Amino acid sequence: MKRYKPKDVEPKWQDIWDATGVYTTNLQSSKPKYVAMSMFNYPSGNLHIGHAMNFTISDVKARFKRQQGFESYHPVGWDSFGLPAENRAIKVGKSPQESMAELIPEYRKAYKAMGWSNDWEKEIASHLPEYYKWTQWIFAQMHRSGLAYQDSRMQWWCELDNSVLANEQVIDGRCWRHDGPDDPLVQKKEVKQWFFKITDYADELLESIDGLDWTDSVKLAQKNWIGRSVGAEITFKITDSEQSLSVFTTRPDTLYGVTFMVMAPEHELVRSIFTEDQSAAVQAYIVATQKKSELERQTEKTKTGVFTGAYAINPINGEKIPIWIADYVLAGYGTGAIMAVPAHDERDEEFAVMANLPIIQVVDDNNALINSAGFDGQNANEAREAIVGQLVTTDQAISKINYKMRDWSVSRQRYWGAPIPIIHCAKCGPVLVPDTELPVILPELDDFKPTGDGRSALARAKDWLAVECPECGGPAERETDTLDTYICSSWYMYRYLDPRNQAEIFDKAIVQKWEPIDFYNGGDHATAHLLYARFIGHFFKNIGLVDEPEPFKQFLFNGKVTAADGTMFSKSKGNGIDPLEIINQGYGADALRMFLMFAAPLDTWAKWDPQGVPATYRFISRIWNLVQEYVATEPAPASSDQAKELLRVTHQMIKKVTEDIEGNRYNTAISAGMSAINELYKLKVQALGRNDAWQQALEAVVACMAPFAPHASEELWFDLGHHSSVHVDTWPKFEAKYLVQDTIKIAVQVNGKLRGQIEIAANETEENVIATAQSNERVRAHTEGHDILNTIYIPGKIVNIVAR
RNA sequence: GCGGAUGUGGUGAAAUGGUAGACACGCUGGCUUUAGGAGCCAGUGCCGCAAGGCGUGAAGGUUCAAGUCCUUUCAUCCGCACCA
Repeated sequence: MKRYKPKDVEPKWQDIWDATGVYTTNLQSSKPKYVAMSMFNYPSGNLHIGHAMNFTISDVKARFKRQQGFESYHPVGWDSFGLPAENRAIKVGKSPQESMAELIPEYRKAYKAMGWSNDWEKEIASHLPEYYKWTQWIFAQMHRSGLAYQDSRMQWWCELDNSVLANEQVIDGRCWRHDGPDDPLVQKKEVKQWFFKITDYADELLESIDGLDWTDSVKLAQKNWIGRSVGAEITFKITDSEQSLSVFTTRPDTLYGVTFMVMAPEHELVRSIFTEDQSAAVQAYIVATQKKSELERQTEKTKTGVFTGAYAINPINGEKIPIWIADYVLAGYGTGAIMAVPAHDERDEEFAVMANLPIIQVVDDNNALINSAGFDGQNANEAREAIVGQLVTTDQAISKINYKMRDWSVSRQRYWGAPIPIIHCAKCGPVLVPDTELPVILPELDDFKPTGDGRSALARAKDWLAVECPECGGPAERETDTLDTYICSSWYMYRYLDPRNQAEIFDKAIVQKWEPIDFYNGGDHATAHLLYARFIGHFFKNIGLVDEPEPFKQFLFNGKVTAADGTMFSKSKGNGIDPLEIINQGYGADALRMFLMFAAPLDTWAKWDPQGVPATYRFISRIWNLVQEYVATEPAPASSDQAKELLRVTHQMIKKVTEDIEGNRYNTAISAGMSAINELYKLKVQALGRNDAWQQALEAVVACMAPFAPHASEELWFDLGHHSSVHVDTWPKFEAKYLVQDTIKIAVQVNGKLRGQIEIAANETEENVIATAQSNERVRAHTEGHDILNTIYIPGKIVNIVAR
């Protein structure tokens, strides 16, 4: 008998699949479409177990749909620009280009070894000019739409990367790439940056979250990230000064309760307003704040601050109120200054107590205004508009909606990215490179380390740098910043649908047919990437490129794989699991894939169990051996009882597996397959012969397990007599009629406690069921001598006898 | 602090308000001349010889019936973190 040897079976089918193109998607197909994909990969090292988890999840989904008759597409590509790749290149002393040329083919081999059903004809890589031409084009479109602008900002600066960092790349005060305890804290540095005005889309992005079929925690994280709050910006004049101070508040109704103002120490107005006698204290406080780490500022329980010596005028009543600086007010949120209402804000109250400042209550327990002059007695909620309305007439306030989310910084002072298609001309200012001259090719350099003066290595490429201004023809210089790689990854799902188009970013008709992505999954980027991709989708919709603004219909935020002790695998600990090693040990990709999908629900973090892959290997062997035994046996009709039982087992499994894969419950889908095999083994002991019932049962098991174990299933499918792939149009159809049974087993409870089990005809009347239940010996032992008060019969399930 | 999630055998985990622990690991026993990451069968929540009793973090409640619904509480994990 042919034994199960993955080392023979898997490479064989991988080659055949390549040669026959089973996974090549026909984008013009008349079949219904389906796209399942995982977040594409940074080629920065080896394939690790986390990749194996992510890509297997989407592969199973794509395979399932392909078997169900969909034109199913499981795309593949590389997120090949960016810091990790550049850092690795610097480390190994090769250019990032060379490094990619070596890494990507290795990944391709690994992907094939995992048995993922990728369409390699449509492979993309974000570092190739044919791709980044369109990344640059998107920048140009943003620019033309007024959504790209340049501004000087204090930015987080990592001195190891010599680059600015986005807020989301700063973790606990450290750079996301250098977050070890010995790594330096990030600094603030003023840098001229390009931004995308994602804040213009804040409302749109917020409103459409609810309609998404996404993991709830991610939807919530995005809502919080956008952080919309409705209020007003109110202007306070500063005494003895031409300047004024603007604050954002959600509570204009408490304006009469303002007893002091607080500015962030970093606020630019601070320098020009503090008085001579407060100078030393203010300067000292600013220095002290700079020295504090983010972590220290966060964990400090008590409020600190310093009086500036300056005063502001409350626009509603002309009161003179002191202006303080304190580090509990953040420079980056709102206007960087607040009106303090200690009676109605905990933090302001703490501060007032510390600084011995007055506290005036202006809203009573019934939410009515008090101590508020002409507004007294009004409901606080209603008074908000009235107060703002009054100030608006004198230009001292405007209604405003504020967002926590800030504009997207898209500049990077690094080499390994798409050059920003801008030319700086002394006469014309920053000018877009004409679309006809895209892509702006990233020049190859010998030294691609940052210059360290804040500019990327591109500043050294003198020939590349000097150009004519597209507008006036005068001498000009190219922009040396490159684009944030989050731009590359925010539109790649569209390029997957038309990867070789040289004339336009993609063919609108193809994208219209194939959008949105039906299934997307990953274990990271709840806010950054997933928000940026949605932003680009909405932008594309608004400029008429797509019909559907939301790129991903369904998103599954899947769990990761941890070591057996629950800690993360990491390179530094050296406890990683190498998927290829597991495969090469002889267990094969099928067993590995199946274990990863079986170990835990997809949204739960799975623990690596060294016994896990052998277990799924055993399961696949059991299917394998049964099929081999079957095909070697003689034709013989099944008894009608056995045929009936075979079909019942088969269709029960089909139903469960189909529903569970559809609902992303892969672990229970696999256990349904295991249960079916266990039952088939028992039936085999009675009789095994080649006949329709056995054939149908075995085909169903093979087809239903094919998404998880594609290689073994393919081999067995052919062994069962087929001549074309199990992976296309083979999903068995569930038929309820096979589950109908003549007799059923019913549990009997007395007072809610299980006391017995009875077997009854499936269509037995309630009266007879209850009579049978009451006559059951074990039930009688608990009812005799008691009055029966009530009986409940849930058809097909349970009888409960209530006795006293 | 705020928000979210999760607490079930020795372990990973199953359970539309209806027989808790499917499936798998591990363990125990049996069978088979078994060179194999062996296979097959049976058993395996806890206490108890048994009858039976007890069991889903804890305490209450609703219900004929609660892992599931409600209240309180504890623990763990995740996200955000002085958001004006």
